[in-house]
Amino acid sequence: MKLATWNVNSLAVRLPQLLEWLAVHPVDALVLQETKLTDDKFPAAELQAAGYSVSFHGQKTYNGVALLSRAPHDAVVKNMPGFADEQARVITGTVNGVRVIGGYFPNGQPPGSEKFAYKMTWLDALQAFVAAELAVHPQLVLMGDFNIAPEDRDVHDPVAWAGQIHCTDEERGRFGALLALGLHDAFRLFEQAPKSWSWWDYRNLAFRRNQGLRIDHILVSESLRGRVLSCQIDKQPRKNERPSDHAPVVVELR
DNA sequence: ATGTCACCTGGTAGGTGA
Repeated sequence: MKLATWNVNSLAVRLPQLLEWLAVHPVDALVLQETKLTDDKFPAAELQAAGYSVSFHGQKTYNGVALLSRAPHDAVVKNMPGFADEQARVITGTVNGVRVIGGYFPNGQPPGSEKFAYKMTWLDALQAFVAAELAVHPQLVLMGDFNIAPEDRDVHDPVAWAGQIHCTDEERGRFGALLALGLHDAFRLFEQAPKSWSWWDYRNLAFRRNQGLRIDHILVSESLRGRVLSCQIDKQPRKNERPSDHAPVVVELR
């Protein structure tokens, strides 16, 4: 069973690339971030024609998440119960017995701003939500655009990024709190090439120079840890003529 | 190189968010 996450930065723009990618990588489940589409504009028919059941939770211009799966999924939850939020950032469903939570974590910049405070509040709510879900669904995957680089080895220039958004102690502490629930960073269960990133700024020729961050993650619960066969970042879509700034991340479960 | 992209409002550009 393969599961993946991809911040597509506008599904309206990226739908052809997504369909192309799914044709080559027919993953069993995929969560999308930054669809930037209200639900009435979501391309459900196109994705169903490609063989996927879809659930989605969007808004105009910003944010927006979706869950796609080859087998039908159920028990869908949009955003986090008990955390009132106008921003569409979380979608959850059960696929083949695995609880899948897809998240588009707030960017939060700059540190000290109102948006940063929102990011911290949101991260606290997420921890509570994941803890509650784990209690009911021990086989759980939390994946998405975390907007957090967990360690310095996830940053192309740790000195320049020190204390900057994605790299603050507060954000890394919240990431650690998620791991403390018994989750594991699937990517780090394996030996990986140094300078592995999932996001490269559109500016500054960052992709060509491989100046990026690893901020898109797949966390698996303790019950699933033994089933993880591989976890990889697929850089190929970032080489497209009109790419998202993020690459998909894929995990394979036995 | 302060070198991008996507989307909005209200335009044949400027602002915002990332």
